[in-house]
Amino acid sequence: MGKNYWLFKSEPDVFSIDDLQKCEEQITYWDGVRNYQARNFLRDSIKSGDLVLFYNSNCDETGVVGTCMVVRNGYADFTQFDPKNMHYDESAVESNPTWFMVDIKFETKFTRTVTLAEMKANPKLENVRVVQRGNRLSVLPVTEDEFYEIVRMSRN
DNA sequence: GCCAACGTTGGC
DNA sequence: GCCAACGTTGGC
Repeated sequence: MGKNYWLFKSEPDVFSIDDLQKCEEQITYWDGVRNYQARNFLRDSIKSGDLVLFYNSNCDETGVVGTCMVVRNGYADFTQFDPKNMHYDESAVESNPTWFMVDIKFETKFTRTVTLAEMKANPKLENVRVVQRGNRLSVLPVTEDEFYEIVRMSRN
């Protein structure tokens, strides 16, 4: 099966692409996703080798700031079992986890942000869910063409 | 800070 | 199974 392409949202005040770059081996786990549709992507579809656009939400300049690579397939998000964690889920069962995560590795940081406004203005990106009104999914698929269109925009 | 849009919960 | 109420997301 071929490589797939994704967009992950993060609030840069919480976790930024610079934070990822500073991680040991530039790898981290993508924890805290508590949405079933996103969970299904993390559990079933996102595979090691897939490429990810790193998107900044809820900040001054929303948009894609770089890329990373999935380096571990979906596995149980351990924060669901930790009562001290803000993402704790008291209904989660260890033998049958509700929530999943993958590991990602830093690849590139764009020299500039490809802003949401630019993406909305580009007809080639009209089907990307992040540009669509009211979209709240934090892990979402993009096509190979959409992925490379955004990378290309970052170089202009 | 505002508020529209969304997903989830829970009463019925 | 419906749907109103609620809490959260996230652009602006």
